[in-house]
Amino acid sequence: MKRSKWTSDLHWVRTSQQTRSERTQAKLLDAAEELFGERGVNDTSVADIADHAGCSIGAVYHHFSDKKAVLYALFDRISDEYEATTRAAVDPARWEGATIGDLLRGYIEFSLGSVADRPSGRLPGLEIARLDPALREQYDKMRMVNDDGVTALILARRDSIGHPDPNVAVKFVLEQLGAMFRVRLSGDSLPTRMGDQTDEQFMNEALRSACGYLQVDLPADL
Amino acid sequence: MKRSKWTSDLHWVRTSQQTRSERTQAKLLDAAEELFGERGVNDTSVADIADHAGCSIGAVYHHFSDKKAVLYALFDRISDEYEATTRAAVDPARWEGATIGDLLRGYIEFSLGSVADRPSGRLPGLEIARLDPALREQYDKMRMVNDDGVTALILARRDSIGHPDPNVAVKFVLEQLGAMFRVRLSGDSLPTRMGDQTDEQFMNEALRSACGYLQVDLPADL
DNA sequence: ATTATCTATAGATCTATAGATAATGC
DNA sequence: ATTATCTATAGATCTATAGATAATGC
Repeated sequence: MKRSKWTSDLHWVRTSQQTRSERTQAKLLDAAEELFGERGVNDTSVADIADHAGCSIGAVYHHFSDKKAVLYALFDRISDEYEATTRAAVDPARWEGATIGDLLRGYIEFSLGSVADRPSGRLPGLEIARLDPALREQYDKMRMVNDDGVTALILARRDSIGHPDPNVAVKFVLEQLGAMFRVRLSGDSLPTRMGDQTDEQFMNEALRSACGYLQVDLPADL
Repeated sequence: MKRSKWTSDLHWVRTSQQTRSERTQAKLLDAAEELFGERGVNDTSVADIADHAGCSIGAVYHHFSDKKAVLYALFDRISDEYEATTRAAVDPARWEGATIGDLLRGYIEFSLGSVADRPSGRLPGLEIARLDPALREQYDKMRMVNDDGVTALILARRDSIGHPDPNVAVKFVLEQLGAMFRVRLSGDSLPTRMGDQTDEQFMNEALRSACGYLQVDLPADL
């Protein structure tokens, strides 16, 4: 900055180096997340990230050893946020008295909602995970914390399942829902199909499908 | 070639320029398809394609105006092959006397089979389609030829559907199956989940799921 | 005489570094 | 005195072209 902020801005307050540094780092990760989501990792240059975050290329390399380190840091941030929301959601105490239909509805709403807040069309977390086996493993583990939790909750109510093999069925239905969410959220769904359904219609049909397959009762209001 | 083939290979026969040219072009598209499938479009250089096809960079630019033209040509080739198999599969005459369960099984087997022959893990067709709105539209139209055909076949048997809204249900179930195929075939399915199922188990559960949702009878042998 | 191919390279990007400048820390 | 940031640029890739060479066509 050529001109001191004292003369140009009466509201100026001193910010500690630590704060300044953290803010820049966060802005860089925000920029990376948005751009990776829009164009993908490979079509986003370090210069793009710096521009979008409002700082220089040099700043990027002050905070991160190289481009890959940006990916890793972003991945960790996404993972942490995801894990925090997830752990709360699969707490058995929350779901006392719930039917399998209730559980599935909760799972569907949670899955669609948690990613819908994110700014990015494509899912940077998954794309980054693809680049490195170690990240891939971490990503899978993270997803399993959630899915194992839901699986346990559902299987605790296995008596109400009509499908001949509840273990296989629960695994399959979660994978099926996961596939649909990914397609729906990643924005490469097709125009004349799922795309013209509202989220509510989509959730209802997904729920109907899951209940029909497991052969359990639909929640009362459907 | 420095040394004439006449001295080195007794089996040599003259190949016309046209044949030679077509072969090189085909080899280039083969190489592109394989590499795009493995590493994605952006991580494949023109030099990679040339190497993998066993010719030079110059040859690539003799056949194609630029890298994008390679993508377009490959996309057209994939489209043509796909359309040819598809049209035959949805001919109503083939399916006389079939139940909805039979139709769904046929659809599932066809979808998994037709892509399984392809050399590529990820699906180059979809990836290329993403890069250009015009291709995107063509891709969607192509998929619709198939899905509209199956939809018509199923709706002709709508009386046996238990789901309250057959139109919505058929659309949804095809989209659902499509999402699962994509995830399963694209190789980013998760290790401990769908990945450990055989194709046969997967097809059975997919069929069960689709029939359960539509509320139609399962095929007799399931 | 035309077409297919190759070799070599110019020009455009993109990553990452070196060295200068401006802020905070004590 | 240390940390955060910026500017400028070296070095690596990658796309695409120009010009030479080796086949086929007639």
